[in-house]
Amino acid sequence: MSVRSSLLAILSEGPAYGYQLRGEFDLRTGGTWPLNVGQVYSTLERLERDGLVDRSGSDEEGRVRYTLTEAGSAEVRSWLVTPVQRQATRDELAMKLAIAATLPGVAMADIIQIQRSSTLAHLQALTRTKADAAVPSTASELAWSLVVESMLFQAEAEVRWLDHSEAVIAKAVRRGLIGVPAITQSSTAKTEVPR
Amino acid sequence: MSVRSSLLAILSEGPAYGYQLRGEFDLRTGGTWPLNVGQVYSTLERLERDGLVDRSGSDEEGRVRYTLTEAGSAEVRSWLVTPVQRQATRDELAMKLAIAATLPGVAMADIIQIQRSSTLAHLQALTRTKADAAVPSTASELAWSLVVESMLFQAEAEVRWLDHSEAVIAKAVRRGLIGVPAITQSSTAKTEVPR
DNA sequence: CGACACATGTAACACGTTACATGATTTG
DNA sequence: CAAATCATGTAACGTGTTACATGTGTCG
Repeated sequence: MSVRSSLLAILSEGPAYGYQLRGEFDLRTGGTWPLNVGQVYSTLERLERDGLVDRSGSDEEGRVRYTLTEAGSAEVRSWLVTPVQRQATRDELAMKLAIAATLPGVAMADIIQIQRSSTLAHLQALTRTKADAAVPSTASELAWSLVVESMLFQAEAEVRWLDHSEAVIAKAVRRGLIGVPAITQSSTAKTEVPR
Repeated sequence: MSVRSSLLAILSEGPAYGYQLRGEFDLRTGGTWPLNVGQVYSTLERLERDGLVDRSGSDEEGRVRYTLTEAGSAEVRSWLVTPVQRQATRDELAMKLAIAATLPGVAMADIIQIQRSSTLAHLQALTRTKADAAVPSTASELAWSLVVESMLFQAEAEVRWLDHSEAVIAKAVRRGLIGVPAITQSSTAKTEVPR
């Protein structure tokens, strides 16, 4: 519900039209997660259905103006003071590694290596991006820098976790908890893994 | 697509029936993200629709048995060697803070404080959980410990980022980039923020 | 017997996301 | 004029998720 909530929050600054909301969203998040215009309109439709926004006619230029309702204002206030519960959200990477670790014939070291390369590349790109950025002089630039730094912190933690997992798994392999696939000519071809 | 991929991956160990898949999933992820049984069946339906699994009759006890197809096997192999692209995924918390930072009349310090309390509580719970856990003696227990540690690393990074953001924002406030809401009797009541 | 776990399934809905259609306006 | 941008919308689909119905077997 993050797009939905964000659009609602932007509307709390005052009425706006659909296309404008896309621009505001992209501006405030620095284009990190580009938003398809179509999504803005479908989201606005759902927000209207739920009584959180109203179509308050048109502005001077004939564009459809959306305004927060009282319920919408309340929702924004509630959103702002309610912490994001990350523990409830499924973590795609953690899930993948956990499942993979329980599968026989999976080269965990390789999987971790691949993921780390990808994450490190991302990390480098982020570092470059941050270095190129000037000191924020507007609220939007500040917001964008928060986003970039969030990704940096997260990517760093991810690499550390991968390193840690690699060691833990290596130890488990030594203790015979999980196996490593044999490296043979045929191991690159389709291999059936009977239970 | 993480549930879908995980179920598919579990099936790569051999045929299984719906209810069993739920159990396997919960076991391997340590019940961290409990899976509604209904979701297993709807996911299996979609996997069958996409030609990744087949209903291979019933097992000895009359339970519906699902088997991976060749395409399904290929999909699993592909999933395992493809890194998770986190940069493309929207980060709910980063988005929220970024949007909030651009809104006038928002007490960023309070929002960050609330989030940090929540994350720290989560962190404590995780630390306790980990301390209570024995050294993993099966692949499933190992997988679960990876999940817990992933959440630990992530929560720690989150707290560090929140601390960092707090400082950055405080500086921005001092530089007049963003404002702080006045603390008045009426500021708890509905306040209109004209643009 | 009644409660509970096992087992399968379906209907409905949520949000996110894309592709496409349509027209007005601006700009090289 | 042609292309691009602005602006609104819709139809369709994807996964995730829940609530519910239904039946079997088991155990106290």
